[in-house]
Amino acid sequence: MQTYSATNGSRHVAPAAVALRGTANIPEQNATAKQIGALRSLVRGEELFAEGDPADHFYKVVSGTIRTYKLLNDGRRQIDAFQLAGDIFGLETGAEHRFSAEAVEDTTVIVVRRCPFAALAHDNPDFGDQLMSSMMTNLERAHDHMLLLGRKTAQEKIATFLLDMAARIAKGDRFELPMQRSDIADHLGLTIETVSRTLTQLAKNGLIEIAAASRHVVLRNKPALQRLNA
Amino acid sequence: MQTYSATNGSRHVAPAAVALRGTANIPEQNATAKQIGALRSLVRGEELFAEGDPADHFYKVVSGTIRTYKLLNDGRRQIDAFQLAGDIFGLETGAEHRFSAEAVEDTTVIVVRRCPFAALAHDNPDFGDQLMSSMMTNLERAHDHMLLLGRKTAQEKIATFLLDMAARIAKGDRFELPMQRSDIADHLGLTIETVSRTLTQLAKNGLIEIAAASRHVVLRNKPALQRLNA
DNA sequence: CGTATTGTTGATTGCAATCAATGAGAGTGG
DNA sequence: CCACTCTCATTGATTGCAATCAACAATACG
Repeated sequence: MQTYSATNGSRHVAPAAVALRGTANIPEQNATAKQIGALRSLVRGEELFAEGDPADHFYKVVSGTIRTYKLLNDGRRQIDAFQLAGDIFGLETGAEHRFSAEAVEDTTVIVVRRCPFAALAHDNPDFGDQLMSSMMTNLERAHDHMLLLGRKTAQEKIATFLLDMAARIAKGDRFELPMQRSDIADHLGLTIETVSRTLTQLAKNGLIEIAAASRHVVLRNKPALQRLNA
Repeated sequence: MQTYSATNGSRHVAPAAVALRGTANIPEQNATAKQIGALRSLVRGEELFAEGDPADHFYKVVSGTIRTYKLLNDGRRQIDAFQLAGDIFGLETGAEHRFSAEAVEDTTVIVVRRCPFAALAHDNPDFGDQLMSSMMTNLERAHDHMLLLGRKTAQEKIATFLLDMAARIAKGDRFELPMQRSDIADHLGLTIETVSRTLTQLAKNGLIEIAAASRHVVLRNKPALQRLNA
């Protein structure tokens, strides 16, 4: 997860070979280091690709956070996922990306050139498994998230979101939210006002604690949150 | 797409070898007939599998319609997709199904035994491609649907749904909805009353026509619907 | 033909959105 | 260093869309 040679073309893609190991969420992964990607670093807010861009590459997060989202023509935004370290995303059936991707905070990703899947799976079956697994994980997350968007109340949405983030990044019951309120709102199908109010409410009820910086979260009553979750 | 030997075990799974060709939505598919599945027929309302069942098989719809859905503990339901002829679903990373599947109408599916993906891709690269493609298509649909659930109004949801169904099953601008209002509602994150009212409204405005049987739809003003769509 | 299921329509409510103002930090330049 | 600005977050007042509650109509089914 190193060897980043900077100043390397307009898109900051270094040709250096990079290992694609260390994947979270993929138990089957036993791949030896494979030379299939280059590193790219993004600063907070930087765009990785936009809807409609040629989908010649896909990506794996090394560190940081990427938001993937779609827009309606009037600007309404739906963030379908926050991609954290280990997550793979950006693989498409068609020639173009069907969603956009931006760095939520300073982030490093591995850039992988797209190639026929059969060929890849043949040359490198472990990586094939990893990819398939990653697609399925993304799909399972999407299913869970559709349930949230379609059928949960604001309070339930926030509770689910906090538990999910905690499961992915918390040390103990504490973690730092990498994204701002507008990102959370556009992920959960709410407004920033409702996100803020609901967090305040959960804090008042003693389920969570929000530090002054308002990004640091402590889960104070996980069972109560889980009751809101399901 | 025949050779269904009935009365064949508790789950109605016939051991007959069956071709998995004829896939909609999968342009790359050039597979010769492969013997990798058995047929199973379901009557309207019959369960294919439930959340928590062992995920030993996955499925491809031959004819009819399957709803895949998740439930909250109080019974709220989110139908994440209607699986129509050609669609592949039910493939999971874990040992158990994370959602349920039922027949919306009388339906026939191909049942495929799950096996390590690398092995499958090696023995049968075309089918590997097809599977990967299908996962990605499902994921793309899920992304579109999250945008709908999180950010669209009731009218926009219905317009999008009708255009989507039309693209998948319409002859000309006419088609028969295979599912009832409660299915549509639970797919779009609405109530049946809102679905009914919105359809009536669209009909009053001349965008669609709903026959007496209330399942037959005619799109009367596709451009207007498309304006509501995006 | 009677009963159950599914769909429509109307009245009212309520949750979250919208509109609006203020507060709290972070970064900048005088 | 401090005032200024900009962005992000919180809180309050009000509105509005879709949910809920309720009754009835239409269709399918045994």
